[in-house]
Amino acid sequence: MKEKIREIIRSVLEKNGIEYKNDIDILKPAKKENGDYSTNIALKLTSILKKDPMSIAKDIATNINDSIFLKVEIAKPGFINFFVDKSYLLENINTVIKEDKNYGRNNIGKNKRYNIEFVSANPTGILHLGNARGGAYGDSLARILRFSGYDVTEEYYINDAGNQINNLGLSIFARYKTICGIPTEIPENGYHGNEIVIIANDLFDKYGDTLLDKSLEYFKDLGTNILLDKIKKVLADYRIKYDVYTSEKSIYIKHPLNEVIDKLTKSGYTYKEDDAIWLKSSMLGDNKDHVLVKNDGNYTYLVPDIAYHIDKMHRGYDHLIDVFGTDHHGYVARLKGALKALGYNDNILDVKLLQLVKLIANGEEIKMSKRTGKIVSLQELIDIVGVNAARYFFCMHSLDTQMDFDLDLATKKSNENPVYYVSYAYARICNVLKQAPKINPVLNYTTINNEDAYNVLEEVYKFKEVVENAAVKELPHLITNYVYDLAEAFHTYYSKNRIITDNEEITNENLNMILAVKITLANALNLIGVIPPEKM
RNA sequence: GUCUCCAUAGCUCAGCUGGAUAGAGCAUACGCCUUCUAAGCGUACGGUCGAGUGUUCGAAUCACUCUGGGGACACCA
Repeated sequence: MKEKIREIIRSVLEKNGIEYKNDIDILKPAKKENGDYSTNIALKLTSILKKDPMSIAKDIATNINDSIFLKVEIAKPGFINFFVDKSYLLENINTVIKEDKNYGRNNIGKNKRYNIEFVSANPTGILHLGNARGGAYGDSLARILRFSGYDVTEEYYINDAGNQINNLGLSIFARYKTICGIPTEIPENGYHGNEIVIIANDLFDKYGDTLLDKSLEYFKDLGTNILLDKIKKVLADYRIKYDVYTSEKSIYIKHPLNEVIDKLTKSGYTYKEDDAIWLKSSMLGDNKDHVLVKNDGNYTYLVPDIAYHIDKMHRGYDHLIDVFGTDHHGYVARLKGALKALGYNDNILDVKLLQLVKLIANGEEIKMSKRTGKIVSLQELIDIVGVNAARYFFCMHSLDTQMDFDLDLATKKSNENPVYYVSYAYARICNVLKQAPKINPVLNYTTINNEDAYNVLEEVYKFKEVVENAAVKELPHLITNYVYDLAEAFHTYYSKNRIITDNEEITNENLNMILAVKITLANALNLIGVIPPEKM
């Protein structure tokens, strides 16, 4: 509809010899009395035409003559307001029903290849609320982009090499020894989580103390595998299904780190100092230089990450998205700088930084620490509030808000949690449809004519535009906002109107309408990984 | 000190191509179930959009400065 109005205005402008190169804004007025749609084109043209906006608006408005408009008005300071024939909203009901699960699908992505890497937590513990937020964002974004015609790969990067895995192995070994009767301290930078204790206990139950002579490698591999499996299982419960798991070890084979260093050196962006090799990242957009190879000959974490991103670059994506915690923000300039130095287009890489989640219980902040094992896990969250509430809650907020997660509120399962509000709309529809007679197709809607119904249908109609917007801006929370608006419009309609009446024709049209709402709700919720209940 | 995110109702937050009288939930006070689910609907209360300057016909939105808060600034990952 917006596009149609835009076209009409453009042709009026052309006819009158007015040149306007920018896009014509078609707005949705907040107030009903200002029409269904409006445009500020007259205001925009004041500086070009050197006339007052009201008279420009009048000139344009009088030249508009199209049957879709019931009325065209001008309003100060220079808006042109359109009142449109609502029949397109009614026709849309049939479109929704026909397209069903595909209603809202679009193709603005044109099959462009996107890679979204998210969560990628080290397999040294369990997933925490920060991962939960990143997971909800990454997976929802992937769903939205797929629905918009992008070719999306969801990827998890497994840091299964390096120091942290060493510490994991040592931590498990220490726990195991202690259980075997040899009290052993957890090493510095070791892991204290309960899951480590469980692993050690299981080992003792199965093998007694026969593993005491096993190598550190054994405990490293064992721990990594067990924890990674746990992580995968929780993520599956969280309705996240990855297309690709890439292990850091496999990257070493494909892109030997010494070759990465060689290439960087050849590009002229490294130097030696104090027996270490440095990256001249300060010349590549970062504020200081960083060490690549330590004076003991080991690589810093940056090097495998560069290798990993080289690998993704070589896989031919049009766009790479990394979802990181905001605590890694300093790292972005370094990584991009290194890629630039190696001749890659670093603009392909877009790093989304999510603000950390602050956990509140009993009105106080709980400090979380993975190292000391004091964290609230994604698994616990799911156990307490369920996947729907968890995903909905995280998808409500944009990534840049420093979100508070109030555990008491989440455990209440009350209507303070908006997911219930939306679910309830869906359950109400299912309930009515269940009691309804057969739904017959309607060729021409004639009985739906009240304001509440049109408000609902406006929201249903808006869905496609919302999806496109969320995809282009890469903002899943736009879907969450939308789905709430749709539910709200439906609840208002429902409370004031009867759907099943003693008039067969009216009932049938109403049923078609709420079926369209049901489909739209389900499709929208699916984009953020929420499965609405048929019954509440 | 440098980088970065944030500041909107008592609380949690929307408001993202700059538009008309800034929105929602919770909280508070009322009203609505003999009719398809009251986990709902409606009314009221609640705001110098952190402060200032600028750009504009028009700024919560854009730019700059300041104030306050979170986070990051390792030869850890």
